[in-house]
Amino acid sequence: MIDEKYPPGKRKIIKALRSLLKDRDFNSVTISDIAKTAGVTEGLIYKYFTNKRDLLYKVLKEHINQFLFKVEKDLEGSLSSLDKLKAIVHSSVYSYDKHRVFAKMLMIEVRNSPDYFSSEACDLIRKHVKNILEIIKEGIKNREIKDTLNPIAMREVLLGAIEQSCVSKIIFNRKIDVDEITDDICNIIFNGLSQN
Amino acid sequence: MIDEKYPPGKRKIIKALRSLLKDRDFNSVTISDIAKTAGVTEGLIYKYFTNKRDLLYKVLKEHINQFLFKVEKDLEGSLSSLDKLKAIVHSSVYSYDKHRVFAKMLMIEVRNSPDYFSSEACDLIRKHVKNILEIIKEGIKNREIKDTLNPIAMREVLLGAIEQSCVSKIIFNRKIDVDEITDDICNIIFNGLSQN
DNA sequence: AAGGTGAGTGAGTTTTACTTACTAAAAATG
DNA sequence: CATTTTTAGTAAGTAAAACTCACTCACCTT
Repeated sequence: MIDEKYPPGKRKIIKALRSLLKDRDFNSVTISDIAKTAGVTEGLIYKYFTNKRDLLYKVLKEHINQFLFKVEKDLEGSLSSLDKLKAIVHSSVYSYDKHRVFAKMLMIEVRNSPDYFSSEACDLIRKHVKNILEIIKEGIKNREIKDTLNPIAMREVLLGAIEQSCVSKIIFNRKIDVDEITDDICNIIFNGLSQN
Repeated sequence: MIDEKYPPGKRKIIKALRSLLKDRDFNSVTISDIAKTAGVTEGLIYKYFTNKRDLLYKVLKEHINQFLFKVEKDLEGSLSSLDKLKAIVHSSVYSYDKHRVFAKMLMIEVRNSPDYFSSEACDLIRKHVKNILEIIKEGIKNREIKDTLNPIAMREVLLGAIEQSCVSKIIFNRKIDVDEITDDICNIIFNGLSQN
């Protein structure tokens, strides 16, 4: 989870932010809150993190690492490309449901600051997203997926569908039926909604 | 555009924020920046808007109003439900491309504050989103759209696809090919990406 | 034992969102 | 036409938040 080699203060800070984000949004959580919750001084936070957002991205990175590890494992059993895509949808929705703080960070806190896109957290996400594109291209090669469609567009539709299907449930703390959402998304995107 | 009955100070404030958001994110724009750009004092901003985010939502509301008006117009010609959905996709992508500040606000600035969801801007969006669901249900009734799929899930996939297809282009100021993106999204979602 | 290093402190400073008490002009009222 | 009220706007301030910096203390290393 949190790298063991971190000094106790750093660990406490990361843990504190994660816990505070459970019920509150990032902007409303103050450095002073984090320091108090962690039982350290504000100054120490700036020893380990260059600023408040940097702290957020470091915490996020921990989660993404775990997430990508799980996705990798979930993909092992799948043979067909469509099955692999479905496994990714399932892993993503499952992960958003299980780790709602992580979901909130990724879906609502992170985008609105340009420096996210040069963070390590973002690099990890880029790797993941690149991987999805590879699976789609592989599916086109082995004739599971139509070669008349733009692979990047397919990926965007898939990723957008996952996010949109979860975001309101995350924001309003509603239940997520992982299997149902996964089936819905995949049925729609794999087979289309047109009757004929 | 901006309601003519507004006093000049208010108009200048709204215009100032809109102009500042062209190159910067909302959090990095300060009240002082807005006041300076508008040529008014900070105090005046708080005469017309209860707080910084309220100002954002009011500016956003102006745009959404125009957007919904355009969507309504674009829907007039369409007969089939799928054509209507395609018209909505086109309108949305066109609007994001044409009004990038509006797109930024909707896609990246707005979500991360709980009070957005009780704003008038959000009410308008809800109306729009409800309307999309009605079109889908109508399509199911007239047998254009499969009745085996969850209508709400279809809507989420559609909305997610639109957003995801545009968001990176908005953030990184890249070109958007409205027709191409519209065709890609509709081809994928209407017909599915599975070969068989 | 001396010196260096990493963990942590606490008292600042600066910035920023927001408040409040005020003015001057225009509009409504009698 | 005089007076009250409303509207548009200002200027100076406050409180809280993010961030800085000079410092201490404990523990290695040689």
